[in-house]
Amino acid sequence: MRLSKRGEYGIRALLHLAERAKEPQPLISLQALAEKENIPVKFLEQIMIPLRNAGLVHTQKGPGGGYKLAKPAEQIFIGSIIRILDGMLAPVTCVSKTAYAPCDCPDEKSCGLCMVMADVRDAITAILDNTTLASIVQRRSLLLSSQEDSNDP
Amino acid sequence: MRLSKRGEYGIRALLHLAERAKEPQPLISLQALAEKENIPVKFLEQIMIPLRNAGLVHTQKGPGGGYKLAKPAEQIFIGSIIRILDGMLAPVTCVSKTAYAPCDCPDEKSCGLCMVMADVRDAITAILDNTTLASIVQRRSLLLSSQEDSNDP
DNA sequence: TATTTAACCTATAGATTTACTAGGGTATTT
DNA sequence: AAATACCCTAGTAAATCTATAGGTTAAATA
Repeated sequence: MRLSKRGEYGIRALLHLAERAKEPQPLISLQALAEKENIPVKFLEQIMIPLRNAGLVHTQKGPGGGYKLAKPAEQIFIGSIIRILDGMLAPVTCVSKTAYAPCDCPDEKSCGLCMVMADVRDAITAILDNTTLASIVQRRSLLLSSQEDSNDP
Repeated sequence: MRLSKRGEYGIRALLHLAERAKEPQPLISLQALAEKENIPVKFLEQIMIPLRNAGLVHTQKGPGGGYKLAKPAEQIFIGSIIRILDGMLAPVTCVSKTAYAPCDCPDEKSCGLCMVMADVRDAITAILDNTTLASIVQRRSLLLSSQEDSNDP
C-alpha cells in the first residue's frame, strides 16, 4: 500500500512550487528545485515530464527558464498527481474507477475482498481528491504560526 | 498504493476458511484450498506460514490434516492480515504506527506530505482494522440473499 | 548571429520486489 | 511401515523501481 518515491518526489516538488506561488509566479530551475528538495536531478526531470503533459506545470526553456504551476494551487489535487505518476489510487484494479481491470475472482459483485477494497478506495479518494496543494500549504503555515506562538512567553 | 497478490491471496484464503467455519470447524487441505480459490499451491503454502506463525490459522499434519482458523472469524481483522503479509498499511514509512521509519524530509512534524499521508493512513486503518472476516462473510451473505429475493416475483 | 542556458527526449542499467517453483524434511494417521 | 499433508530452505524469472547518461531543441542575451 505504498506511495512510490516517484509519487513522493512529485508531490514534494509541486508543493515547493505552490509555496513560492506569488503574483507573478516566479520560475525555478530543475537544478534549484532538486537541490532544495533533496531529489536526484535527473530523476526529478523524468517526473516533471508527465506532470507537464497533464497540464499541472508550466515550463519555459532557455536562460531564466524553469518550472511553475500551470494553474492555481487551489485547483491541483494530490489525487491527480498520484494517478499521473503512480497509475491509480485503488488497492486493486477491479475496484478502480479510473483504471479498471478485471481481477480473477468469479464474481466481482459478490466478492468480499472487492467490497472491502472498494471501501478503502472510497476512503482514500475522499481525502486525496479533496486535498489541494493550496490546502496543504495553508495547513502547514497554520501549524508553523501556532508553533511560533507557543515559543513566545 | 496496491495490495500485493500475496496479500490478496492471503485474504481470499482466510475468507474461504471463514465461510466454512461451522462447529466443529473442518480442516481443509492446502491443495483443496488453493484449487477452490485459484491460487498457485506452492505460493499459497508460503503465504500460510506467517499467518500460522502469527496465530491466525491452525494447522494439522498428516492424513486428514489441513488448515482452519485459529480463532473466531469475528476476531480476525483484514488489517492484521495485510500487515503480516505486506508489511504495513501506511503509504509512507514515516507515518506508520506499526512500522515507523524516518523519511528524508527536514522535519516530519511540519512536512505537508506527511500530514496528508497520515490522514490517508488513518482512513485506511479505520476501515481495515475494524473489518473482520466475519463481517465480510455476513455482508456477502446479505447481498446474496437480497439478490435471490429480487429474482423472485 | 553566436553563445549560453535550461528544458526535452531516449535509452539503459542496477537494485529491489514480486510472484512463483523445486525439492527434500517432518509429523501424524491408519 | 506406508501414506498423507504440512514444514522449511532455497532459488529464479519477470517486473518494477530508482535512478543515470548523453545528446537535442528552444529561448534569451550579448
